[in-house]
Amino acid sequence: MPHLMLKDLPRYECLLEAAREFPDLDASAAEAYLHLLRTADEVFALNSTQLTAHGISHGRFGVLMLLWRSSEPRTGDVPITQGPCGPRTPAELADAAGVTRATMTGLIDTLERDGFVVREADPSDRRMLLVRLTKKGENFLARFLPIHFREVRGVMGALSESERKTLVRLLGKIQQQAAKHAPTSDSASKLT
Amino acid sequence: MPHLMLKDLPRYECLLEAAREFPDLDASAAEAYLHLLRTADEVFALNSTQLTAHGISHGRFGVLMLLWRSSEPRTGDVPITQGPCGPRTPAELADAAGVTRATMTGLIDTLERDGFVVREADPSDRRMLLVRLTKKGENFLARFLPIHFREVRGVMGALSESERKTLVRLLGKIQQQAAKHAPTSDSASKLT
DNA sequence: CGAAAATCGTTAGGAGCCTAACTTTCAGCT
DNA sequence: AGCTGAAAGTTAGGCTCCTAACGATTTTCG
Repeated sequence: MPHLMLKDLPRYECLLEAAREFPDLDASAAEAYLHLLRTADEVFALNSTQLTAHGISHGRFGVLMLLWRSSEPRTGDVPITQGPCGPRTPAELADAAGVTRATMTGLIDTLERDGFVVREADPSDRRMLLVRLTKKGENFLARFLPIHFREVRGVMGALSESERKTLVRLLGKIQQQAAKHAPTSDSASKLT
Repeated sequence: MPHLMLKDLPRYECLLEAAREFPDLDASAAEAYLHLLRTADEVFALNSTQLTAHGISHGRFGVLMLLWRSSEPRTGDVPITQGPCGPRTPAELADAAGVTRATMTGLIDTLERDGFVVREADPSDRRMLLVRLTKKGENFLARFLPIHFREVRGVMGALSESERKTLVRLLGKIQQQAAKHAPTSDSASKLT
C-alpha cells in the first residue's frame, strides 16, 4: 500500500549535493515534499493495518463511511422523514469517494456479499439503485469507528492543539498550490 | 491512485457533531489527519500525472531513482573504482523501495523490457543478479528529473523556508508517534 | 410522437501490488 | 565430503483499482 518508494529518505546533504548536478532541485522543497509523502504513507499504512485486521479494505470502509454520513440525521431531533442528505446511489457514492463507477460496482459487490449493504431498486428511476446500510453494516461501524477514532487521536496526539492548526494551515497552502499546478478539470485556464 | 476516499472533507462542525455520538472522536485530530492524507494524495496525484505523461509508473520511477543514487558517485572526485554505494541487486532494491522481492521482479521485468535497465549475473554469487541502468535509462532520468524537480519546487513553493522547516518538524513528530503505534517489525517491544 | 443524447450500472481486460510456494545456489555443521 | 538451512530470484494466484465499451433506461428536442 505504500506510495512513496524509498525506505530511508535521502539526507539533506545528499539533496544539496544532487542539487549541484540539477539546478532545478530545491533541497528544502524536496525535503518537505519527501517528508509529506512519507508521513502520510506511514499514517495510511497504520490505518490499513487496522482495517485489514477487521477484514475490510480502504475502499469499502470509505463507502461505509459515506453511507453512514448519509443515513445519520438522527442524532438531533431531526425527523426521519426521508433523509435525502447524502450519497445513496452507486454513481453518487463513486463521485463522493473519488473513484469510478466501475470501481464502485466492485466495492458494493463485496460489501453486499459480506452483508454490510443492500442494493434496492429506485422506484422512481429504473436505471438507478439505492444502496443502504444493513443492520450488520451499522453494527460494524458502531464497533469499528471508536477504534478508528482512538487511533487517529493517538497518532495526532503527537501535536498540540496549536501545532495541529499550524499543520492544517501549511497543508492548505500546499493544496492550493497543487490545485493550481494541476490541470484537473479545466486545463484551459491560465497556462495554455 | 488516491488513497483517501472522500472528495470533500467533512467540515469541522460536522466533526464536532459526530463527536457527540463518538466520544473517542477528537475533532481537531481528525481534521489534521484528514488534511494530511488529503494533501499528500493531491501532491501524489500531481506526480502521478507527470509520470504517466512520461510513460512510467511510480514503482518503476522509484527503482530508477535508487539505481541512479547507486551509480552516481562521479560528481565529486571519487574514483570510480567499483562504486559499491547503493542497492544493485533485486533484493536490495526491494528492501530500499519497501516492496517485496516478487514485486521488484515485476518492476525490473518491465524496466528491462523498455530498455531502461539490464540484469547481469553476479560473478561471485550465482544466485544474485546485478541491475544496472542502461544509457537509455540514464538519458531518461537526465531528461525527466529536471522536470520533476521543477514540479516539486513549484508545489512546495507555497511555503517559505521557515514554513518548510516547521512542516518537516511537525511531520516528524507524527512519524515518530505513528512508529510507536505501529507493530511494524518488533511487536514484542512494549505492549505484549 | 420518435430518434438522438445522456445517464445508470455493469462487464471485460489491464496494471500494480501483495502472499505463498517453488528452484537454484550458497554457507554451516557433523 | 554430505546434509540442513538460509537466501536469491521467480512463478502462480489474488486483491484493488483503473479505462473502455456495453445494454438498459430516461430525457431532450425536432
